[in-house]
Amino acid sequence: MPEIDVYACFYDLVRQIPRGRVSTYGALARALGDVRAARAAGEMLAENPDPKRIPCHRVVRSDGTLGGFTHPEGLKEKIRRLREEGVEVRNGRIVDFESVVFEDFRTSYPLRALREEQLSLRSLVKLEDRPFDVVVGVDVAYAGRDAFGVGVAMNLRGKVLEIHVVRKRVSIPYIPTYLAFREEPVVRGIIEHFGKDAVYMLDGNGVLHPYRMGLATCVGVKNRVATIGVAKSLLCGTVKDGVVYLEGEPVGVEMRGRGKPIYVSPGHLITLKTAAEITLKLRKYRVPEPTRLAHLEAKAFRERELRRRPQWSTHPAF
DNA sequence: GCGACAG
DNA sequence: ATCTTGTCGC
Repeated sequence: MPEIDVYACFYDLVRQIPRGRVSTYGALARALGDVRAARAAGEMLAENPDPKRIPCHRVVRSDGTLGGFTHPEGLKEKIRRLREEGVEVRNGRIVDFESVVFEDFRTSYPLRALREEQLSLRSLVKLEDRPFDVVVGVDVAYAGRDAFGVGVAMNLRGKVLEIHVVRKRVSIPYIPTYLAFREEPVVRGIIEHFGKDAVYMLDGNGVLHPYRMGLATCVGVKNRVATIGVAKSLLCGTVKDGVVYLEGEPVGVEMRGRGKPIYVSPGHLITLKTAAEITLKLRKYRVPEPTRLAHLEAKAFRERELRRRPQWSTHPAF
């Protein structure tokens, strides 16, 4: 299945906003297929790769106030461009907002297709143990759309066996509940190196997800590997006696230590019990060692690469 | 000001 | 997640 390029879809939507009109972060998100993408809309506008053809100055907040503008001149330039097109701005608000707002997008709602994919993958999830003796912790650092993924292979006694790094350009921004579509292609590169016999420990959730298809589960099902999800905050569900429940079913455990808890859930080809045991066994600090080390390595990898090719860093679009 | 949704 | 100086607390 080809990866949907949500960035490209989004910029196509922005280009549909006519001169002299404005639209909103939320309206663009709904045109993508889910209002949860409203913040991601703002991020994608801030990274506008082609301001000449993509009129990001025509996107404002749903209450008619201006929102932000990534430009050396700041908001002043957004106002200047809007006025130049005949859009009146007074006291930081669009005048007669209701009559200039544009929402009539031509769209195929790409996020709906992704949601459907989550629902269809759900029937393939298997939460049964398989034997293993290596755990690969995975984490990803970003510089704009460039992802730097790291896998740290470890035996069950916590000894580091090998570290592998991959680099990839992502095709979707971070949108809550769609994280897997952003990161799974990066993780796939790490699985291609370490193979399918290890258990992969990922930074995010497994079945602890509104559609039971968090990053770890998605990675597991698509690549036929065992996975564990370790999240640093609760995405959904209710905690009772250290167990996270979703629709009455146990989907994860809350692990408390010194500070904020972490949330462990099985991804694929593992039970909740084993996922929790492995995590506990490899935990020295708050985040278990495989993931913690992968996080450190990913950040270091990104810094090395940005030093070598500084133009990769996210620059103002103008 | 409140609510807030992994990374 | 990233942007980022000094500051607060265990």
